[in-house]
Amino acid sequence: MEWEQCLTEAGCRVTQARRAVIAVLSATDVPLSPQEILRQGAAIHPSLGLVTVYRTVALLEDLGLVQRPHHSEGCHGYLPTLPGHRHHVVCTHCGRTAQFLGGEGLDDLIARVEHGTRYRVDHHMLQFEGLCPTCQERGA
Amino acid sequence: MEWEQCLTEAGCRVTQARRAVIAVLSATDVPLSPQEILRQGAAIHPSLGLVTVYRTVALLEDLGLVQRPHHSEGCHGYLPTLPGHRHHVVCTHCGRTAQFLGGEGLDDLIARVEHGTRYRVDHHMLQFEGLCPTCQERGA
DNA sequence: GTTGGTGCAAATAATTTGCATAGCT
DNA sequence: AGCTATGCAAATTATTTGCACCAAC
Repeated sequence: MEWEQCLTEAGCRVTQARRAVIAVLSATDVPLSPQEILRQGAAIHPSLGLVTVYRTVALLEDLGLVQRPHHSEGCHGYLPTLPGHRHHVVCTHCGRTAQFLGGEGLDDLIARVEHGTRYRVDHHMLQFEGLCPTCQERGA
Repeated sequence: MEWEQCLTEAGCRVTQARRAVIAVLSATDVPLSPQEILRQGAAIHPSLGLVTVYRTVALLEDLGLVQRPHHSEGCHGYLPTLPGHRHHVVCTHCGRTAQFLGGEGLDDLIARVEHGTRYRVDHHMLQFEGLCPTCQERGA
């Protein structure tokens, strides 16, 4: 698992607790809350505690391995970062997500905004909400 | 003040407490937390309580008069919605924000994402972070 | 005069910290 | 062995709810 390698390279230990959190997060396409990570992680490593989940998730976020999508309703939970892909579409019905690349349409827009507002744009956050294919079929 | 008119039209009363919250929020270009709104609002209406701030802010959000920008660090606070403008650039240094329109670059991107992921995109959230003109000058 | 809104206190939920112990390397 | 990470309990912070009183319409 390359996530464990990231930990090692960062000088962090690979513990059972971290393995459990990683197993849960690396496999999800629905953003998970700390509580939910605990619930699923405890199945793998029963003594896992909520505090450790918070700490591990913060660590993984620092390492860029997970990120927190947001949307109109607030902050959603934690989701693995796919290489090169940076943005999310969140299903408003089931919470499932997909990721996609920004592309040059976004670069044009950034240039326009920099010009219009005189801000220097360093970062962007783009996220879509809608219905995933499954929920569309179910007529949600 | 047209915000008060919105309240009336929605069948809500225009109270001193709401007037105070409106006065604070309609004048800011920095996203404000409930605590901060209370602090500033209490200068106008001393008996203002935090609970009322929470309730008023939720009401204003329902009416579309304020919104909550998010960014990598989490949820930021409440900010007035400017007519027709929908997105924010948040200064990473001082928190000041500007707003801008999405434009057709975004529509193209949405069409591409809908095609690529098979999601039906209903909503989008786009936000930039960077340095505002003032903080750039100060060499932050 | 009604009814919706307020503000207090208290309940609940979310997150962080202190510390003794367990477990990587 | 040495030192990091863990997990508990408790502290802190953020948010919501119940209720008696007040004020806008």
